[in-house]
Amino acid sequence: MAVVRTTERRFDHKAIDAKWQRCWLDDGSHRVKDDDPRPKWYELTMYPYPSGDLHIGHWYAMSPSDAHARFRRMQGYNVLHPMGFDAFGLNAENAAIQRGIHPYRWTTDNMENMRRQLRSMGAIYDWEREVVTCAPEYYKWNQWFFLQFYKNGLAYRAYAPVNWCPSCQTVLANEQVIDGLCERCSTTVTHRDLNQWFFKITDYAEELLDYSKIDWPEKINRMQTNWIGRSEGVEVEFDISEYGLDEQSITTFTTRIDTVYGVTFVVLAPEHPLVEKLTMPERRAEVEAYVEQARAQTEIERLSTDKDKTGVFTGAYCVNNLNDERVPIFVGDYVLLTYGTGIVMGVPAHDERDFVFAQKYSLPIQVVVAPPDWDGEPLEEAFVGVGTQVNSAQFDDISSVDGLQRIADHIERNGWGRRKVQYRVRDWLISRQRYWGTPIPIIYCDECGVVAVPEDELPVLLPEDAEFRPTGESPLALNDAFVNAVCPECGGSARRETDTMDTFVDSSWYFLRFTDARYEAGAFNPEKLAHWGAVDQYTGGAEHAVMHLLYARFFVKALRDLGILDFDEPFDRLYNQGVILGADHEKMSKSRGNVIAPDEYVDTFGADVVRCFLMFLGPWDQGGSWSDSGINGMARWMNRVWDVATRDARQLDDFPRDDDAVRRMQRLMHKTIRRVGEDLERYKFNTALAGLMEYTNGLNQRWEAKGVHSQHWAEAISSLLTLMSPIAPHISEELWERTGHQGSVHANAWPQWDEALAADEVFTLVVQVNGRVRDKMEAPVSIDEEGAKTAALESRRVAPHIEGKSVARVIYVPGKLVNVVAR
RNA sequence: GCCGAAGUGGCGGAAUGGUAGACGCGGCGGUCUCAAAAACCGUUGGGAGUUAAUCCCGUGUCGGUUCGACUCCGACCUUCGGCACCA
Repeated sequence: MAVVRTTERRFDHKAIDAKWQRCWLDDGSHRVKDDDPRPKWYELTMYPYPSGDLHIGHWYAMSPSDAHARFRRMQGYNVLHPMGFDAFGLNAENAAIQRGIHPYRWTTDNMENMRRQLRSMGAIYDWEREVVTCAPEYYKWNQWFFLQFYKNGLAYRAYAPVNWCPSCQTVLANEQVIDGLCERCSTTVTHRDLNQWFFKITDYAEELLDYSKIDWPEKINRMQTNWIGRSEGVEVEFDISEYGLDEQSITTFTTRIDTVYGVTFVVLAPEHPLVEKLTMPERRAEVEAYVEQARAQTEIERLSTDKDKTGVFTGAYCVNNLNDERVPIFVGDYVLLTYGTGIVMGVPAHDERDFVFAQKYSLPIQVVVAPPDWDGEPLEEAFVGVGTQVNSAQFDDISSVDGLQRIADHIERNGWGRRKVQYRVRDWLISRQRYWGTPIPIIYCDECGVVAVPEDELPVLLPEDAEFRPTGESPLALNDAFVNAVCPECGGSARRETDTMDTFVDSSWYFLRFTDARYEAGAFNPEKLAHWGAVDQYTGGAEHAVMHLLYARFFVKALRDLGILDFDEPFDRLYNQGVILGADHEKMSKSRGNVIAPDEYVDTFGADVVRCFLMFLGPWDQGGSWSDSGINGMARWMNRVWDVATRDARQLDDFPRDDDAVRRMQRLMHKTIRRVGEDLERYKFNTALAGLMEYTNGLNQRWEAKGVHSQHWAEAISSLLTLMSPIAPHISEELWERTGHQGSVHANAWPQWDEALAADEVFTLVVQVNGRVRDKMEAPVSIDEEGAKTAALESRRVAPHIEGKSVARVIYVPGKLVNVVAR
């Protein structure tokens, strides 16, 4: 640790942390009772991967949410604030492989260490409710949910081109491909064609766009909206009957049906099944070579927008039903099989990509939406704006905005196509060719086909003795004891599905499990879930916006529709904390050597200092950089609190009582109660701490000046300890005991503030001339407008600034200022 | 390219139309000490002025609204985050 000069502690923080953590464990004060009569409050922090040590980032995420949960508890709620481990998945598995340890061993050891570290934070986690997703008692219910989805058409198996990470040796969901790289290991993602299991999240695309029932950061809602990518358009058919195929036409999707008279070519995605049928014999060699080359490309190469638009002519043509024009059919890799119909109509005049493509292959560019002031000359670039329809038969001379609707009507009437809403989001690919996950409960039988594992045979256990290193095929496929199964339907020999589930399946419902983590008759206890319901307050990083947070919403909606639970959204309120950076303002990483290990700081300063320091860095949603020198300041404050609280208050009684001093101290106290409560309510931990520091400083000054007696002092100190108890639970508990109180400071109700006692008697009246401050004077709060204006105009500091001018107006803001407008 | 957020002292930040810089770090001066550390006290945006009174400048840039703008509006610059051949 790089602390040069460390503030000396006034007290033995190690002994105090240990004493109270032991005490709270023994007296069960963090055990949550389901039958508590107080209103419930379910406050959840995203559970960690057991990837090794508890990072300072975990502290940054967890200690403020613990403070908020404690605050809620003091406000009279029965608070559920649980913790667990997201124990399956690539993170733990890759780390285990690297070290040559079995993932089970690695994960178990890590969890043990992290439980110890989590306890050192002093959070109110009820460990009896701990959820560990790699336990068969947990993942059994992943399998059960899978079967419910499968039986209701929400889980299906399909042969499809999928994202493949060559390093992790597994497929990935779209959400896990970031800029063409693997979300976990940043390896360039490639393609494979595989039979995989999907969850039908697209069925919920429309409902997932509705955020009216949740109070989430606008940013996250926007990210989900972008990800879902809704667009309204038209599926329009082009005639290919001249080739005598089964298909009489090919269908394209467009959002710009107003440009349909400008189609001069049509492009198929290279993977499209019709490519084979529509390629003319003389073009076959060239087309096949192109398709082969397109498939070999990585996600990055394929999706690069800067890349040249390439394609190859199939030799075939199709007919635009609207104008009977025969246009060539191309294959081009800028068309994606997975969006729309995998075929696009090429309108070079009004689409930038089509324009580039048409230029490259010398295809005609037919203007059908005239730009304003268009001179009839060929376009220099695609015109994508709103204009006037031209060369569009009976639709000429109307606005393209109207053209959009009227041409769509025309197409629907003639049966050439239909309006269609398209979504960019694709179904959630949940298969993984990896060992460390939940086995998919499916059996393949030569006689009966795909057979679901009967529910009473769950869980399908993950064999511990399997080879776990990834080979590209699921490691479970090499384990004969696992693979060989009996078909539940015909009793014949069959093979098990050997892929495991994406870890995000686990985290899509773990919050349901906390309501009764040991329940055996189901994924959750319906009575307990009815009591606790959805999570009231969820906190976690924004990096999960289109992964975990989207999947969990889908899961809850699907379970609702299957009659398994009865609410619409998993997390009513969401707060995204920021990212904690290293001292160099860079993201912490082992390679940079800027990783902060919280244990050392907890050892040196105690849990409360680390908690408070992280909360004091700045607004919680903005993150911040760790600073060694800053933490000394927090330790100093704790020392001052210790000093101020442990003084012998009877000394004060030797001095005369000053009623004004008593009132001033009470005023500060009530103002602080108001301020700290409001700040904690809004997650403004930094300003709550500033308020507590000011209060401490004020009390110190009061002690020096005397005038208050021991009973006033005791009241002020207990309010200080109560107000700081959610954020600094150990020291406040210790001082609560030392100041002679019975019971726990954490059992206190959140203090009420008294408006009358918090009210000022005097205020600083600011006097401005033309908006510039020229004087400040103390005025009673009872001063009236006339009095304030008179005082301002009579100020000797104001006089020189209005000399020789006439006073045009005098503005009075009660309790604040007077502004003299002089011309 | 599109969408979004943010730019305030040496540093983290506070103030959401009304005293810019709360609170803290760091710095400077002092007390204590043989000395240092720690602790405590004072001071600390920049400039002019005798260290005073006082004045000027100052919240990314340029404009606007207003008696008054860090705050509202318009344009721009920079940084960060997200999305990106989605037809």
